[in-house]
Amino acid sequence: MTPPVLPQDTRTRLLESAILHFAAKGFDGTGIREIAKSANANSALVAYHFCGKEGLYQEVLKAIFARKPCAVAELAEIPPAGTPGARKAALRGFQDYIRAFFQELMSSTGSEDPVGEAAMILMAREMQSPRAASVPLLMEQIKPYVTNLTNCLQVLRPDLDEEALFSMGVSIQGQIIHFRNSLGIIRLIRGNPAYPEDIERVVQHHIDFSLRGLGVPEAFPQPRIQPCS
Amino acid sequence: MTPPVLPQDTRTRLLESAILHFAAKGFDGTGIREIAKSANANSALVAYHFCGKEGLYQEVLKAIFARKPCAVAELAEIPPAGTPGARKAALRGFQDYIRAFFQELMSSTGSEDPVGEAAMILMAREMQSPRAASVPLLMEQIKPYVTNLTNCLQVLRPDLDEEALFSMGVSIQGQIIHFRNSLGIIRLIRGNPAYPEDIERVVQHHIDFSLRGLGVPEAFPQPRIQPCS
DNA sequence: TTGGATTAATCATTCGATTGATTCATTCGC
DNA sequence: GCGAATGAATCAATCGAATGATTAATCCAA
Repeated sequence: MTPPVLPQDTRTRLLESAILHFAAKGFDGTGIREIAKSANANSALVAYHFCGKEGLYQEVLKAIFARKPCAVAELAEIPPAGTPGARKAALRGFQDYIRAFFQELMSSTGSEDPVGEAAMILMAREMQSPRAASVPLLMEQIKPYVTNLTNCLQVLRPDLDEEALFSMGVSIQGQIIHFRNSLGIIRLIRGNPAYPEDIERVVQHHIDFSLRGLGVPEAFPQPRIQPCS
Repeated sequence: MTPPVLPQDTRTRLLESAILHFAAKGFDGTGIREIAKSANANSALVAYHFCGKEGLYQEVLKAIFARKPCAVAELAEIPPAGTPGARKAALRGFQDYIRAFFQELMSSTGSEDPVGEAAMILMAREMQSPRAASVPLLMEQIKPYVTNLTNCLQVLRPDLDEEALFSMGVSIQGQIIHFRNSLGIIRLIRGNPAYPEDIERVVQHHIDFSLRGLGVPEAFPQPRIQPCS
């Protein structure tokens, strides 16, 4: 709980300590004295630097977003539907998207970066039941993911209406997010605290599952095709 | 927050009030006075009936599980692989499973049963970051779902190894659970607080998406319309 | 009358916030 | 160039409110 927090200015130390504690015990379960102690700082500095506990929490969320500029937003643009080669580009873009999104969620898992790990836990909880003050921040952060994925889906399944496409997107994102959020219980079920040992295999599973689920014909050539007449 | 809690004995009133408050503000964010007040009871009765706040919380979890015996466990048995007709039965069982699981998660959404709705929220949070004392309880509850789904998957994809089947199961469950857990944010993104207006359509989407993602040949043709079933 | 159920009152802690004093580097007056 | 003044940063101490728990008295049906 109290890794040797050596460097940095007090404000940053408070922020990182807050990430760890908020992730471990939630907003209400964490006291500012607790946070300050781990940061080798005085609890009054929470009010001084962040205008109180709630302000600190909001700054924590902003810091988490700032720490890792979303990898997905930097993927190649998808040519608009109808453009020659658009479909092949979208197929490639879709695979890149899932891989990037998955690795972004899993990046700090099992690594030697406890703050990054805690940040992900904190984010997951905030998405599920957001503090009222942080809803706008969350929405703004989610947006690039939604639009990027939607762009791919529109090209890959131009026949679907808007609501069907939306459901596809939710399912695709959902399986990945759930995998990350429930990793704790999943490991208990598997009886293997180190699961997944082979991350690349899991990534490939999510890509395959999503492409097939989406109904992309290119992904169909599968073992034993037999029309059901 | 305080619907007219008229009937029942004090113990039950405390339990239901606790479900509402714990779901709304979490364990640490909720005070026993708050709970007792909504239940028209004295806060000291929490210690008397439940041996304190933590005891009340554990009883709340048990009460939630007891309230709704899992619908999925009561589905028809799947004949073992190899048995004639096993595949068709598994296909049907799989569809029934997803429908039952989805409706179980969504049963209290938008209904006039705020306690059931709160129970679902509370469960979701507990699954994601379980209180240490409740891990055994959760594992026991999850078990029938895992085994039931696994049985179907083994018959439908006998060519896959154990880890691949497990990934399939996690993805299938995950999309549904995520849909339920993130319904709040999903509605914000959609800009429609009443989403989904047509639940049956969403159920059908999850069935189709899962069958295709799983790679069941019967679900392949006509990715644009309904599965041939 | 007995015993479980319920009550108001109080317990010691802990909470987030605030205060006023102190430290220290920078800047300004001269 | 040097002492005084400035203002941000940090500190120990304390505030009132709220926490979970406990107690002793009271209520009431059996």
